[in-house]
Amino acid sequence: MAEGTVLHADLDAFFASVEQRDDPSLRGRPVIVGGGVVLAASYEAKARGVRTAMGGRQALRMCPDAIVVPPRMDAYTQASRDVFEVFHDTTPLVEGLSIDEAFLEVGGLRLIRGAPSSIAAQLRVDVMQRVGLPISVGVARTKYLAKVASAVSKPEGLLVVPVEGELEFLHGLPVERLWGVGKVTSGKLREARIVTVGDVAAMYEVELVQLLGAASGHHLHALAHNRDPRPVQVGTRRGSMGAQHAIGRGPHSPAELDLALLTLVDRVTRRMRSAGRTGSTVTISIRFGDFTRSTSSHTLPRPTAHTVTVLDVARQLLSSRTGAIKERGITLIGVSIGSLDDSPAQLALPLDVNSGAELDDAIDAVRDKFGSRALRRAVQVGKADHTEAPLLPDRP
DNA sequence: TCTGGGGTCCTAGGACCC
DNA sequence: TCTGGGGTCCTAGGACCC
Repeated sequence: MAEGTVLHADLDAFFASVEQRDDPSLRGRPVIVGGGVVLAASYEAKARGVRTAMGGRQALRMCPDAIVVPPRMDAYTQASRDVFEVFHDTTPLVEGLSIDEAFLEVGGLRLIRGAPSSIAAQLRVDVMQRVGLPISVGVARTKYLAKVASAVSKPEGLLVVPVEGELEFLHGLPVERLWGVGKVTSGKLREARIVTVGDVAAMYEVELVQLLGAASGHHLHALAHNRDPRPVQVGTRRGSMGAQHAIGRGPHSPAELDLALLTLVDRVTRRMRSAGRTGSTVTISIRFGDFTRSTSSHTLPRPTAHTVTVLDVARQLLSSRTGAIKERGITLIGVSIGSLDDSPAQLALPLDVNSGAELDDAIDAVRDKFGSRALRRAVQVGKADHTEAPLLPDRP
């Protein structure tokens, strides 16, 4: 039986599993991570109907004996790093998809590590032994199919789709399994009596395009026929960074909103600087009292990671919405920065230095991290920026 | 019924340039 | 005075994913 060479590895109930790993008293019991909303549910809780993104009260009605724990993002970030280390020890070709899943290309490893299915089995053992977390792995010829396979494999945790059996496996699945079919698209498809992936495959591409638009139509047609030529890619970088915060229905004073905005901008720009990124499009996102959302954005002439520069823009964007906020209420505020650029230079400096000694430390840090060429560039950019908003203070 | 906090990609109109 | 077609960027909104 021929095997594909793409692995999709997906941690099981990730946040909840980390909690059960770290607190033995939670093992074997229904665990909900989150508060107002379920961020993750252990298998014991899922068995009772609790789902991710469900409201907290509804979840507790379904599963009154659930143990609710607050999220510990730092612990999950560290666990994710540990798991990705195991991935990288398995193969250099790792493409991370999110905090808890990745594609691994293992096609070149047959001679040293064996067949993809045995690499997959070993990976599950390694992750459990080294990090203490359960993980599911799908093996197939394409990324998409591997992802479907890992999802279908749960809870056993390993599923190999043989090359000869691809379409048979795929066509029996419900359309909701297709990557990119959510609530809205699934509604449209079901209205047209398209229920399985096989039904999609039986359609003409033009019909799908007519029903769903160009991009979705082409995309779903390709997936339904298992055409997915994308290789596993290493080193793709994020295109935007953001932070958001849900707030109660209010009322909220302007000062309160401004403080929230400032906190978010500070968080995002700090993360950008420590990641060595700058960006030029500032977007603020608002969720009104009725939970509808709206965004507004502004693009700067130059990319930046400077707190005050971003804050100024964010404040202007927010103030252009004060009328609507007064009328409709506000339940969430978010800031994100897009069009991220790659140059590492301007970035690494902690741009809120206050003294010459702090600046010297900052400059040393940049030189150590990125070299002296990057340092010169950082200073240049800092000077250029100084005309509008100080990116770098002058040397005393 | 109630509602985190990250992200990606697509569409569509208007401005602007050649 | 009247007039093409194409390309890129910006902005707003929406669907989807984990």
